[in-house]
Amino acid sequence: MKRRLDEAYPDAHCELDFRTPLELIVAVVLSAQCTDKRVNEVTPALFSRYPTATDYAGAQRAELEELIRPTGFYRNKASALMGLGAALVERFDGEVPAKLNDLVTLPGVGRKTANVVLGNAFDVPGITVDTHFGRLVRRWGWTDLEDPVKVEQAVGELIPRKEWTMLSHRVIFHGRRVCHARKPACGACPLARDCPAFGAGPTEFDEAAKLVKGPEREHLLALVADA
DNA sequence: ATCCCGAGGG
DNA sequence: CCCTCTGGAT
Repeated sequence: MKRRLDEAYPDAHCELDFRTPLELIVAVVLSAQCTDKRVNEVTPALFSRYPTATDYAGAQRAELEELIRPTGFYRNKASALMGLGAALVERFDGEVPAKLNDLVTLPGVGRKTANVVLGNAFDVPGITVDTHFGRLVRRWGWTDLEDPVKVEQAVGELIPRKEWTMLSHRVIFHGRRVCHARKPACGACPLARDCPAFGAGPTEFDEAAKLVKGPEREHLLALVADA
């Protein structure tokens, strides 16, 4: 049985369709509470209609909302995209900045979105701690790492910088396909042998994870690295 | 009926 | 800190 995520998911990658940093940041904003598949269905028309930051800044709200409606939260997302376009035009010459500290100042862009953009549009290694990553960490008993920033720091110390982006994809992919929030598919889990909560039923899974002392953090290496 | 790859606002 | 925002999948 596969035990490491790099063996289990050798081809993990960003599943959003994009060609430029602007397209990616827009796609990531739309991906909140929505499947990548759905996002990829609306983005072709969206990108065609709004090719530049200026286009988002000057968008007709109703039209923009209509284009992104299937992704949910469409009013919030439309506001975010319009504000995003305006901020890019005003402060970054209409270009998406390639620095974390700049990205997080943009409307609709938080830590998660910023890291996805850095890692996938700019090849800047980034650890993307989303709810999946956080959940996995919790289930593995690293209760001292509840804060996403702490996770990023701890993982950053253990994993070579070069692998941060791929690590994020693998963990996120694993969280989506196997280690779900609700009914984890432990039977299909490549990490089951090392999992503190393995053996508990779906209902008690998270309770079991709380009670068991987690493995050493170095086991994180078993989750990912080719290193 | 309930949950989900987030971020902003009160 | 808790609340809200939405459609779609299950």
